[in-house]
Amino acid sequence: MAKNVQLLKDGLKNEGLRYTSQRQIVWDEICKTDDHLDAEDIYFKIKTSGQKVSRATVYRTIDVLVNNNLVRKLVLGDGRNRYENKLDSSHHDHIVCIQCGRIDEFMDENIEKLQDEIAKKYQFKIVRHIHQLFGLC
Amino acid sequence: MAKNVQLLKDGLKNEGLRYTSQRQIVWDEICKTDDHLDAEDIYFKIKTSGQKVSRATVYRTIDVLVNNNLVRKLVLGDGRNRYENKLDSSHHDHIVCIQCGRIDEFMDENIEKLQDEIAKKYQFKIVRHIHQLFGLC
DNA sequence: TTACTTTTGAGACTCATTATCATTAAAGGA
DNA sequence: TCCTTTAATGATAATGAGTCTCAAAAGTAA
Repeated sequence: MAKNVQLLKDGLKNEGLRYTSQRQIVWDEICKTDDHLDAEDIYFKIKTSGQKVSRATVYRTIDVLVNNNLVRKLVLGDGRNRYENKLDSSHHDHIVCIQCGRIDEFMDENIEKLQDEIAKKYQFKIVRHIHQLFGLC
Repeated sequence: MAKNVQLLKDGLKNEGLRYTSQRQIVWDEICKTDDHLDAEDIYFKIKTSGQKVSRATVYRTIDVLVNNNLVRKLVLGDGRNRYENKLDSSHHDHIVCIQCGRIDEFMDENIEKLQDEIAKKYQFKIVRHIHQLFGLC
């Protein structure tokens, strides 16, 4: 995954941050899956694999990755934030089953357009948005 | 606001819960404004007004009100949930200014329809949804 | 009024996340 | 390569929103 190494290095350089093995380990772990992991998941996966990154560094690195647009943060409202890599995924929103916890992704060009129209009407510049459908699958 | 008293009494009766002065005080406080208050706001407004309801009861009552569809819970992702009364407000979503914290409301019939179509496509029954636009006003 | 059940208040507790601070390790020169 | 500077890390304490506990208080039905 030389590509992921370079992505991280570039991202860090842009922000004037240092490239460290811990940051690479956390980023690698997030790239390994398209699931929506929380910070504890990531910490334990790393720990279980025999590598050592402290919990504090996991949290700090996730922050760095989110700020560098390498990782997307999902707030579902249950007190635990989830994270997904933005490797080759285009923009999408989420459908969450409140029974089994399954998270699907959706994307609708028309909704995106309508959003922009609403923003225009309110003279508002959209920076990001959250659109989540909760229900039963 | 005899109407609000009745609304609360009916809601509680439906759930087999008792009508108490504390529950009325919390509900009154949430009805007083169309702002989006967090639990601590509500607790302090009550305290400042000279009435006494414990923090635990404020949280518990908010839960009851949300479950009875009298109050709507907003998850903005900053760790503090906000609440708004559903007195005479129809369904709407939110536009949040990340600079000044101002929260506006919007509603788009077309987006609602598109959501339903998406749910159908995914064979999913929507129970509730979150749609928030974050940006600059 | 009695007997029973729910609600309340105060404070302990939980749990995700953040802060602190001494130690370690990048990065850019000499 | 070795220094020097400065940022990053690890261990753990602290924070803060929200929940739980349990004895005391207050509804409710008979």
